[in-house]
Amino acid sequence: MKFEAVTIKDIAKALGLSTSTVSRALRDSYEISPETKKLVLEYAEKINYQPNPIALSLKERKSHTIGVIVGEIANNFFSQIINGIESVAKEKGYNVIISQSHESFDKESSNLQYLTSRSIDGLLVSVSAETLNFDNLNEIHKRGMPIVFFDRIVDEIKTHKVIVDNFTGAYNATKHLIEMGYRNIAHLCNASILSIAKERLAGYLTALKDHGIMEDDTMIKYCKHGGMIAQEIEEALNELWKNKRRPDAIFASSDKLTIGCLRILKKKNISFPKDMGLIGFSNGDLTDLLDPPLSVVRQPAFEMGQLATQMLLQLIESKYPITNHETRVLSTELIIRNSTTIQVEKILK
Amino acid sequence: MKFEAVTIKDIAKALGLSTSTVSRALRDSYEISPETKKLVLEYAEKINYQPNPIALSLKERKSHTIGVIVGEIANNFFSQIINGIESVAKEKGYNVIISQSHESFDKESSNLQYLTSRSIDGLLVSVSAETLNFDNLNEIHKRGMPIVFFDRIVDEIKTHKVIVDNFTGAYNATKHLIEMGYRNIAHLCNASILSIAKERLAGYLTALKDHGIMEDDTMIKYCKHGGMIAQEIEEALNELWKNKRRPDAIFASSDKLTIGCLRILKKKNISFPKDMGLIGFSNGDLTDLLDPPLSVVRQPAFEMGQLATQMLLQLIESKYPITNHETRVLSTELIIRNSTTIQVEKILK
DNA sequence: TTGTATGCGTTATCAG
DNA sequence: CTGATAACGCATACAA
Repeated sequence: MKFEAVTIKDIAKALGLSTSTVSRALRDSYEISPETKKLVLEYAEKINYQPNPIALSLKERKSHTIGVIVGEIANNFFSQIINGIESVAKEKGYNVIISQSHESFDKESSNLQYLTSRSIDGLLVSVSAETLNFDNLNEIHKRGMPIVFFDRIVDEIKTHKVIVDNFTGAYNATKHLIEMGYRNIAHLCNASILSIAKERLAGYLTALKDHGIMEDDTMIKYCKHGGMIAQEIEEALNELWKNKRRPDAIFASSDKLTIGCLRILKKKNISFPKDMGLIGFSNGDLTDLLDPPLSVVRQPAFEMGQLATQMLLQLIESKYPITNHETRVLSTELIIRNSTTIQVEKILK
Repeated sequence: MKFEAVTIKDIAKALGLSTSTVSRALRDSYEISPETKKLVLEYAEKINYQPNPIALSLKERKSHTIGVIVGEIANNFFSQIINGIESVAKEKGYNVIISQSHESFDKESSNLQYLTSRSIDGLLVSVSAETLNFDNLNEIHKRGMPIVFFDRIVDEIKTHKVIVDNFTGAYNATKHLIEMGYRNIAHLCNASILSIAKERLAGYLTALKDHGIMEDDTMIKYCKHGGMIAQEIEEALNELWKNKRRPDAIFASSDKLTIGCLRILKKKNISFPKDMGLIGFSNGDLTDLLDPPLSVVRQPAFEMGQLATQMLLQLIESKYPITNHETRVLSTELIIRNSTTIQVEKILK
């Protein structure tokens, strides 16, 4: 026995009407007699009729489904974003298909292929750290697929985008370290091709400059896998330790990198903020319980997911092409957790 | 310009064939001449033909979509499960629609309603902490919808289930606390109606009994919202503090409850394990970095998602009704994190 | 081996 | 106001 749904046909047969009449009763308000309409609606209600969305999709050539490409579901930042995406999508009657790039360009490409083959109505994309080539994305965009980029955007493709104010977030994080007395602040960041990496780097550099601290390339380490491979963070830090100018603080510019840093510091028995200052972008939920608690830059992930989805649905549902492609910028939040001031002042000269 | 896909018709027209011939070339190997087949396949490849999954769904009366009901996406335990679900589903060509109950029975019911109306082929369910009434679930199960329960199962409904060995996990966690010297071990658990809560409670009680410690109802506190509402944990702990028999340790039986406990202890300035022993079920990723690190019971969430999905697809794809409804039990992992032994020995009499 | 016709569930169009 | 018919894209029973 298969799960069988009630169809319009069943109603028509039961009521001795034609399918078109039933359909009209269920949709229209005019062009149908009140009695018939009432009859149909009551019966439909009674047997719990649900229109078959697949048949509707075929007819309307709309799947009411949007595709999402993220790095990893099991990552606080992304799962919060997905939460936001789902909340808006569901409210508007859309389904969401999620796929993960795991920061690999190949996986991202095959996901793209998979999603477009599933006849989705639109696409939410945060590109992988490996993605240098945007031909695939560009092609499906040119073929008319609505796309909204979030977080890791692609400048070359003209469409709506949602990002956080990475520059200011990084600026304030760095500024905070400086105000705490650190002067040799290293920066651990994602693959330099990523938009977020560039913007955060710029914020970091500007903060240094504004406080009269010399920029120093040896203090900047790129993790091209975004910290997916734990080892790369350790190698980056090892290189930093070996610098002539040894860092006294680290600004880590993603969740994975921040947690990775914490792990390595622990492993090497380096305590922050006494031996080493630390601040990072993080949306995880235990940073405040560390001892000492870690100050972080928190991103409005849920809101980003919501906003990106709203923009995508606008693209999907608008009858006319949208010309003014907005880039919406959300504020980050610098969460300063103290109990550390005393130790830090020792470091101050 | 809308995103238009190539159809079998386009190929037929371009090649001067009928749609059925093209369809056969794309599916069958027999009943078609090798030349025609080659011609069609090459052309299809060239113009990047992708069969329309919606049309297929309508024809086969199969959506190739499974529904999932979890508590919250943005929860490490569930996001890891979803990761496992997605990995298997995608490999087998299925989509996944996720919906969240937020531990509310009403939301769960409306999600159930929504999912079944989306013509899904099967359902993966972890019931909410509020779900006392299984009529809805039972009804759609009886109507032939394949269902697999995971984690929070429903005994009354006969179908495949995947759980972890909650009893042993709780037993070992409690035993560990006992071995550390604690004798007044409180238990913070989910709504008592949940299968996982019952099993974990049983493990806890048996461990106490096996070590000659008297069972004591005042040491057991239920959080009926599963810790979704931070306040309920605080209230539970406050009641515990007021006990005549004051607890010297807590066994928290979920991720949320464990983290909630950590927060309250911190807030009250009670340090573990010196002032209060603590162990909990947790799949979060910073518990090892706390100072001191927290020992936890870790659940194989990813594997649970994979296994549940495999079982569901088996139900969906089997032609004959499956009679032996398995309940697969996965092992939990007790992760003991030391650096705490010294302090604890002080507590030992 | 290939083409024609039909149906999956629904709605839009046309005829009555 | 209502009923018959075609169409969305595909696969298949049947006819050729």
